[in-house]
Amino acid sequence: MKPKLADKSEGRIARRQKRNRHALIAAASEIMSQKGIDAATMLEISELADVGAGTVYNYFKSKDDLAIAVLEQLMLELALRIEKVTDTFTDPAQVYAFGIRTVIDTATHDIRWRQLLHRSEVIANAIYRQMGPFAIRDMENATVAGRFKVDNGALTWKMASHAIVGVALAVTTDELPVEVIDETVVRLLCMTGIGRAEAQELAGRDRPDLPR
Amino acid sequence: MKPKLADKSEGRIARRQKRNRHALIAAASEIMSQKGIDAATMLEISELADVGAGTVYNYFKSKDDLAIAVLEQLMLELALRIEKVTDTFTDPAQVYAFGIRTVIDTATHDIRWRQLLHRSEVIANAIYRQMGPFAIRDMENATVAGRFKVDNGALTWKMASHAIVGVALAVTTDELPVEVIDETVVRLLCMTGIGRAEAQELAGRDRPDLPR
DNA sequence: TTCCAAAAATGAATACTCGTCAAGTTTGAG
DNA sequence: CTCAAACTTGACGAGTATTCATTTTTGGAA
Repeated sequence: MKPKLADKSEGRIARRQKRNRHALIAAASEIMSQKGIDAATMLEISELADVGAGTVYNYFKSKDDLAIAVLEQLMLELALRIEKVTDTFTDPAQVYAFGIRTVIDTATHDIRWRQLLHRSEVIANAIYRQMGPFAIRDMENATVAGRFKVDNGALTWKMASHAIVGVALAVTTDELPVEVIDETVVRLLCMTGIGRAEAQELAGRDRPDLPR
Repeated sequence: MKPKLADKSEGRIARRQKRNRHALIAAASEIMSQKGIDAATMLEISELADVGAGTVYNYFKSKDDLAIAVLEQLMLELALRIEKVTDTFTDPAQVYAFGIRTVIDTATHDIRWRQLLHRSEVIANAIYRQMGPFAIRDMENATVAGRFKVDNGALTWKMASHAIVGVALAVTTDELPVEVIDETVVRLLCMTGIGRAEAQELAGRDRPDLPR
């Protein structure tokens, strides 16, 4: 007599739940990317995912919760794509530099991200949490190698992620020109304790293309 | 025969408008500081300000517009208080350092700010716009004096303001301990191109109290 | 196979919201 | 005093996220 729940490791329920959860994230991603987080309604999303309006709340506590899940998925995908390129780099500082450069470029160019940029704190948090493990590891590696001087990787990444969102928002609203992205990378590198001259050299290096 | 509007310089209308506008900002400030921007309703605010619900929209285009006005007022007040202290400083770099330190401290300690932090992009923008003229001027002064190396003050301040809000948010939600504030100041100073050692020295100096 | 309690899905109803608007009121120049 | 322009008002429209009583599905037990 099983107490409450059947074994989740391979039941049919578990599979359907996974399907629904995925369908909901996919639908929300689709609609939110098109109209922005606020303009997307829960009804639209539930209809596109082909579930009842109330069902959404069996999977996500609130609309914000759903938006967070959507964003975290996008971030993780990007983090993994970056990882694929940078694991051939020899200079650990360059790994970090390439990472932040790519995030800023994506945030400003990818239509899906641009639509989601309002709600800064949500997107910055998603960047912080999903890409943090990679970014912090890279900063620590570079510090051990004597390139950076970072004591608190989590804090530095927290600051960087919010700064990135701020710049991306300013660029997409034409408040600042696209050209500032180069300088943004330099400034973020300066934040790691590397000197300004070295930061400029690092930011100026050739960058390989991202896969996919 | 005046075309549309009577002379605003001293009419009774103008006075009533000023009264209403101020009452609305004060009421919104009161309620938003207590419950946060989103939880505050326009009806509550209009009732506390003792005007009709529709009247709010004669003064502010939207709820966000009102929130921005509230925040900008808070920011400007703080900027002026900082200005009063720092105009006795001789080192221009120290003026900037004192400014950012004070903003972070206020954002994390003042209850009113803490409640408003959840709309990052709104508050970061208010900091950017209201304190920008001062901050950018200070950075330029410090650059001319050879202390900082800042080419684009607007960009650097944009990054700093968003990073500050991010850290303040993390601290108030206990995601990061209060102690990180010291390191945050150091990192923001690093961003100006000053070396890390100098940044630490600068951040470690004694700070006078703020007036009022 | 049949049965059934518990889990999950449903969507209409709830409880609110922001912002609009037609109608009434105040203003001050002529 | 007159009157048109400017301002105020609060009921209302259009639409929202979330809840919850009901129905459907599930998977082990008999």
